[in-house]
Amino acid sequence: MRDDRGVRTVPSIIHLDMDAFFAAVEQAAKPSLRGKPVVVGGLGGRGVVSTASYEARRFGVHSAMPMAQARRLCPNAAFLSGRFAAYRQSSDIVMALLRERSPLVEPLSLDEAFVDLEAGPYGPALADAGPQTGAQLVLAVAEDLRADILERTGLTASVGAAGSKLMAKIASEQAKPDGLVLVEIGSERAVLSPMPVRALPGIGPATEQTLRRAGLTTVADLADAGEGELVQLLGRAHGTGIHMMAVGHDERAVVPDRDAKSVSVEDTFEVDLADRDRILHEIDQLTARCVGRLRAAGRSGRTVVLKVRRFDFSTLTRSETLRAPTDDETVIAETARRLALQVDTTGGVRLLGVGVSQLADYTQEDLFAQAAQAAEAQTAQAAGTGAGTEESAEVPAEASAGAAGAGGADAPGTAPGGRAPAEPPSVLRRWLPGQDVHHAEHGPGWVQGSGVGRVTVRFETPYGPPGRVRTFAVDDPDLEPADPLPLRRV
DNA sequence: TCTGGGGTCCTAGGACCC
DNA sequence: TCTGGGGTCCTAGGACCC
Repeated sequence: MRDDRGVRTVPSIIHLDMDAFFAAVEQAAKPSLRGKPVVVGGLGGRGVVSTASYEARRFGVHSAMPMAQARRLCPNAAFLSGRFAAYRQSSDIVMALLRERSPLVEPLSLDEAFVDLEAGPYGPALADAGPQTGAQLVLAVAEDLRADILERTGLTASVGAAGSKLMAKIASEQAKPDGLVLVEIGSERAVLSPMPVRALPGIGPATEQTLRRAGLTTVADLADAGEGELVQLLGRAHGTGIHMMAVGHDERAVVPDRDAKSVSVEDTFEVDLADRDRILHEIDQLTARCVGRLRAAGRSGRTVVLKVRRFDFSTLTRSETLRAPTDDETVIAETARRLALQVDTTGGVRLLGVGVSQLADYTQEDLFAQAAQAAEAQTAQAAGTGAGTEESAEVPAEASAGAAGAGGADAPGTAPGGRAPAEPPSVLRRWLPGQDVHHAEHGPGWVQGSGVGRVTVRFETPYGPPGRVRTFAVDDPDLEPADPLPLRRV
């Protein structure tokens, strides 16, 4: 199934993309929302739309739109905050179905993945097939896959099949929603040529503008322009990459199991932060969450990054690279705090973020690395390095970690993700629209809304008809948060 | 009621080293 | 004595993607 230049002769790469994924999961889980506009995203004053159902898109609502604007466009939609545990459940099922077709699955996000069918059970048959029958086989496999996904999750997926990642991705976009498109080997240029430059992944608003100023608006224009001009306009890497894509050349392999290269956590505040101490406190909180995820992944990091978005939306980062990787909350918090002192926060801070990069595989128990770090710190101290002295004081001070950050140093094994554990229940009772709940008498349901001491719950499950609404006091002891139900009975 | 959160990759300048 | 030149690391920012 490769020609003598190593190019595929069968469109055996598929790109799968779930349709309006988050919103579709909500509709599958909540029968009363099926066929209705649903908007998932941040519900606060500064939230944006994460996903809009196709019903909501008809009103002009789309991803990344400010939630306030979405409410104006489509006031009757259901506005829900996300339920990531539920999305992961469905995603896991979908990814498992993909892996039945080939071990070579490259997830791009919860709802998107490439699959190389050549490497799977259909590989031999595809290898024996000519271009025509090969394409037929790929279509059959893809339709079977979509049917399986629908049966097992109740969700629709769109699939593109082609001889390269680029064309498979473009094909799945054309297939949306709930469709399948195959780009025949050899027809790549014809498919690409009339498309606007924005159709190519990697061309966003800025690049589009640059190209437009040079008179380049279609992919055919890019191909005709030639590599030289594109490098001139866009720089070495981007220019050559875009040119390769424009002429339909893409031999990138499907690669599974990419290790994360950074871990970060950020928060936008409802009201800008002005107080120095408050800012430092938030940095401690963010650090605790970041470290929680770092440790959960069994990693440590060497570079600490602080991100600050100011009142005027100007965004800057400050980073510091340590002498050795760490997952020590105190060290990371101290570093982030030190970085915070370098930025002018007068006027207010809209967003803070704490991240770690230059990741290494090592865990808290890696005493050798800790010892090495401490020794190096001492050397630095002896050499009179300012930053070194500060850290060397922290590294061995394991016991101080618990005392350091408020909410920091969560007891291991409490809440996943390192959330603050021990708040009184009355304070934790913040009911979010969309959230799964269970009532002692009425059973499973979800929060439709809350306010003025009351919470409204709709009692329904993915398996039954639309349910009835009831209202309770927010601190009703019979009402509890619940885990998401599977979309299909198990 | 203007603009999330979690990532990836690239560029460019300065430090530092050989 | 007078601008070499390349490689690598660090830092900051920007574009892009989902």
